[in-house]
Amino acid sequence: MASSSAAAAPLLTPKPDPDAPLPAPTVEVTPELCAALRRELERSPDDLPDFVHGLRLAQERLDAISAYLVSARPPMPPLTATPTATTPMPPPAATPPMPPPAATKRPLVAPEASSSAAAKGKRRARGTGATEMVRATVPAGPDHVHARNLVRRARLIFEALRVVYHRGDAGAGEGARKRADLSALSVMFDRGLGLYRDVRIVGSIPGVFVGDVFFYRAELCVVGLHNHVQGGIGYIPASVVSKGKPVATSIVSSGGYLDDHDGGGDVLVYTGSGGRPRNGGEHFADQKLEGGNLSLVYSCEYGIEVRVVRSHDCEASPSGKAYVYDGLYKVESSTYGPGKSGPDVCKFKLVRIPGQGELGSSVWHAAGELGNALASGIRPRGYLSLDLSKGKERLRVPVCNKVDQDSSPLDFEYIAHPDFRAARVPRPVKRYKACHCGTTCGAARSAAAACKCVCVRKNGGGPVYNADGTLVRGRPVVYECGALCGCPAASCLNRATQRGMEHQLEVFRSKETEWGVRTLGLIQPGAFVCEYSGDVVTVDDGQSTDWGCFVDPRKFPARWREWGDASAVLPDEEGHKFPEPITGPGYVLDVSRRRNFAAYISHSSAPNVFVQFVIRGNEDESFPHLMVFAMDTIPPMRELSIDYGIDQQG
DNA sequence: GAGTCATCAAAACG
DNA sequence: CCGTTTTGATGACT
Repeated sequence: MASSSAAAAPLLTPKPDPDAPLPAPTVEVTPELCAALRRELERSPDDLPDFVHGLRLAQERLDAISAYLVSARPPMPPLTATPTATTPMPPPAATPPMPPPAATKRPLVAPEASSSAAAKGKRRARGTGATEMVRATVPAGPDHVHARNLVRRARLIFEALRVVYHRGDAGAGEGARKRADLSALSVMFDRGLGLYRDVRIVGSIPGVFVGDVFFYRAELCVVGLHNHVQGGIGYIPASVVSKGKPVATSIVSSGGYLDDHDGGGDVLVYTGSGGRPRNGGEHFADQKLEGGNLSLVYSCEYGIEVRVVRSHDCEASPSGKAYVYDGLYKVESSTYGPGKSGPDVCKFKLVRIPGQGELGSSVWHAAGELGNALASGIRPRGYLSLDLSKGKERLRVPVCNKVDQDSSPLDFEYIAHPDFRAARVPRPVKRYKACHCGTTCGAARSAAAACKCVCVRKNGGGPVYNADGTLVRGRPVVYECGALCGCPAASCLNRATQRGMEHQLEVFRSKETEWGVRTLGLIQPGAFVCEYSGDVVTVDDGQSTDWGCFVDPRKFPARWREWGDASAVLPDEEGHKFPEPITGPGYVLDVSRRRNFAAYISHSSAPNVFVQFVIRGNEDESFPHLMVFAMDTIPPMRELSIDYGIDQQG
């Protein structure tokens, strides 16, 4: 304090200035730290405690590595001298008036208050209260893959729980009329399975991509995209933000307000909440500048980005609605005045931040039109063929190239299914026990009354497929009913892959992956997509193949484990009593001359489809079908990707 | 901290 | 099959 040398070195005097901005509570991100955390995460395989543990660790890591407090956020000029210019919303005489020209004074919190906030960030939140407002940078590389897996598993567990609760209330009259989606959400939160729950993320959610589709509002809550099951505006309350003002994090646009204007594009006019009767209807009172409405005003002022989710009607969705994540928007302006039905409303103009992935909602619509055009035989520009398979698949497979002149997919011979006849030795008909079910095998009456079909039972545990044909869970191998079975092929549930493809797909030229396969419609998780085809080549155990000419079933990693495993929250429904895994398939597919479109599916270590081995009836177990199933909800126009197991270059 | 309240859901009802 | 009612959970706030 009695430093007399101050005159000589003014720059070095660290005079504590109470008004100075706080130093950012940064954490140095070293490669060692990342590696250590990753090791920690990978050490835990699939069972419950480890999964929970993994989630917790991921959240902690999120805190430590890639998040920083908004209070210390440098890039945006926090409060400029002209705040009113961008926010022409006249302060209503009522409650909290518009932020007055606060620019004159930086409303930063006192040092000690914020250092305690930083300390709070270190400690894990206990209960629900202690949350911290953070922005997460989208992780790269393995972290990115890991985040995606977390999101997938959370959604998977949610859906599994929802189905269980749904079935539960349909059966017994006990807890009738329960909202299965909300029950599932509640259970997940209780178990600590909700993602990013104790950090309030502003901006992108790790592991959630633009264009991702959700079926329930509760599902948005589970992955941390939005935090209300009904409310349209998600925000961080003033008490948690160091500036003492609420800020919005996400909105859901359902087009339910008269004053909304949403062309599904880059600009969106969103109406605030309040002043309306419970279930829609016209406004009867002025909206107030509070809660979510106020938070959007501050988001506008601070230039904080807001996640936008749009709601669409969707037949394929169990709820009839689909919620599409459309990326980050900025609140450009806000107005307050009489709405179309009379009383005053808040209106917010949101503009999409450029440079994000293709817009989910607009692509959604475009894909529908494209599908219709193709279905009616119109050949849009850039399409080399309307049906690569020339009628051999159940649906047409168009080929699209808007990138260059390459037309190589048209050159090979198309076979929809591999021809195993020459190679494999079916088990003798006499010794094979076929089923003689009169009707549908694998119909899931309830958990108690399992199906008695011998084919279904061979799979160990409940039915393999749901009533809609989606795979209940991945297995080392699936035994379907076959040619010798007595069940009607048309209605038997245990033949889901035998009816051919059910989703409109196309082969397309892409700048990143050369040729790829993408879907034109929505694909439900667990849905059957297609089969790999080519010339069957028998191989011995150790024999290796070059990737490129062959599809090698032995190389596919056991991604099936990741699909349908809800043992983390559900009493294991006879799971783990899988039949003995078949000894590695004894063949590879030579796709150099003959193949089907599946050969164009790209490789990824964060795939959205996976291979499930399938044996039908008395087929030779060394020659399973390579069936492709969806492991995510795949939105329209998204490329399919699969893990071919070619990453381990050593 | 328990209780109140509002909320661009979803299912059931009529 | 619609509009309406009921059920329902959450976070924010008191």
